[in-house]
Amino acid sequence: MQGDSVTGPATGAAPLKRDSLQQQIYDRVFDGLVSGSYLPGQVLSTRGMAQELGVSAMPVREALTRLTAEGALELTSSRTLRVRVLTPEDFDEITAIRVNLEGMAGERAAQQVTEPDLDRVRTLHAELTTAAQGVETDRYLAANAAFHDGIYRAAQWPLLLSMIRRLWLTVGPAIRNSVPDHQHMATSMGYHDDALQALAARNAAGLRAAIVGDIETAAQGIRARLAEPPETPRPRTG
Amino acid sequence: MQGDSVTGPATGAAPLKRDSLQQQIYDRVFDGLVSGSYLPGQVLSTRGMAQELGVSAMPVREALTRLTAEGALELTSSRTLRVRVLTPEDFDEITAIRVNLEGMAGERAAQQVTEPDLDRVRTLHAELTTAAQGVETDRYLAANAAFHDGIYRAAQWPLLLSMIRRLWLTVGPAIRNSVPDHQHMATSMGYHDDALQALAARNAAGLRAAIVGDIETAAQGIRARLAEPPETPRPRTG
DNA sequence: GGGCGCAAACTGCGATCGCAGATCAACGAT
DNA sequence: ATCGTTGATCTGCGATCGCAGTTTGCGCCC
Repeated sequence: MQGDSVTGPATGAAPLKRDSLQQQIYDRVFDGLVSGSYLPGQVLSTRGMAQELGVSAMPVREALTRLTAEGALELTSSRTLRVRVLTPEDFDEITAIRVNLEGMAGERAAQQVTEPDLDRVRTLHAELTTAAQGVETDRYLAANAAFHDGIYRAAQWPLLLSMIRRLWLTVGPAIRNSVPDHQHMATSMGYHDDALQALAARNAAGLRAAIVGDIETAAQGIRARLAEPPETPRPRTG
Repeated sequence: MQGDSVTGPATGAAPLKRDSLQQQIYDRVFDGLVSGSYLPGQVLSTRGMAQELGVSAMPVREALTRLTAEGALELTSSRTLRVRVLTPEDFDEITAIRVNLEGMAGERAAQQVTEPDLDRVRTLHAELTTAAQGVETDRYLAANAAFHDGIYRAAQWPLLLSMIRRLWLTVGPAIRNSVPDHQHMATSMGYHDDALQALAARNAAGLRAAIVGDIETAAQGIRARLAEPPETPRPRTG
């Protein structure tokens, strides 16, 4: 509980708190959920995280409350907070909405994309390709999220982006749980390549098709391994 | 609605607080925003609302923080909290997403609707018709929100419903600000009648068309009066 | 040695206090 | 009478404390 590290975590040259503490914590956990740092069923505690971050329980609490309200976390019957475990019905609904919204964002991105945007997406695609070739799971998951995010950001519709990110927030841990193998990454990279080409060609329908294909094929693998949350049972002295 | 009893509002036989205080406050303000009880630019204060409700500032704060994060409220430069004032660009984006998601919900509602659902929607439609005929603005706005909500609820997709409700949350005050007149209500009721018939006939395409027509025609009137927030400017001495 | 029980240590939630920054009102000077 | 300045009071945000309920783990009893 060092009071000196409250205002500035050990981030080196970080100047000051640009946002409120709860917002920084929210963003941190948000990114962790999207990029696969958390597993379904994993228990989180307000005070525990507060102690890790060197802050009081209050901002952590508000951040986790928001994530709970957004469906990323859930409160168990014993008032414990954990990463939400999706049912197949939950997952199918999320996938259907993702197809709709991400397809919409892709169409608009193809119309609105600028050259700087395109360069950024190309860079993200290169990183994703590298991660896929090396079958580096963690790196692949983070790069995959960043690649999709880069495309949707080019659509220049902040609300649509935030709604898509909210969906990723919920499926992130499930994706992590399905631990994509080489086969999965290879087929998915086919869609990613198509998506990049369609974006560069300003081909709205093509970009939508590539995105929808990516989502729906990936969903099959994720859904199959949905009922295997390896974090929930803690038999003894975990 | 005096909050003389903190733990138990005057809900009669309500046993205890079914939800947390912050959730109750969130729901309360949420409904107020959707059904048009708040105007764009209207200032809200944590401590003020806490005093009105007879609770401490804490649960109010968390509720309003969530609404701010969801884009319903905004923090001014002077750290004052107010109902968000939409720009035309904001509004166009919201409308486009609404067309997409509410059309999707309508299609699925037409496929999933049960007889009890249909009865409920019929009742809501009757109430809406009454309010429109009497040109009772407040009643019409609340009934309109309830009618749409009833249809989307029949789709049996809770996440989709919550995302639609989040959009209504943001446009609610703007709709209120446009004070629909008799002409607006009359044309809108045409689409509402079509929607009810399509739902009863399980006509997915027809229901989507009615919903999209309703949204897009209403959007024209709302957008036109968007730049007239009568609450923002306070020239001198209130 | 094995099963039971109670207390300590967790959990989230609400209340209260204090801080830094901004607004506003009232007072004093010109 | 008008302008400038200052203090009281507002704002949101974080820390700390306390409450009620649940889980857990150590010690006691059989």
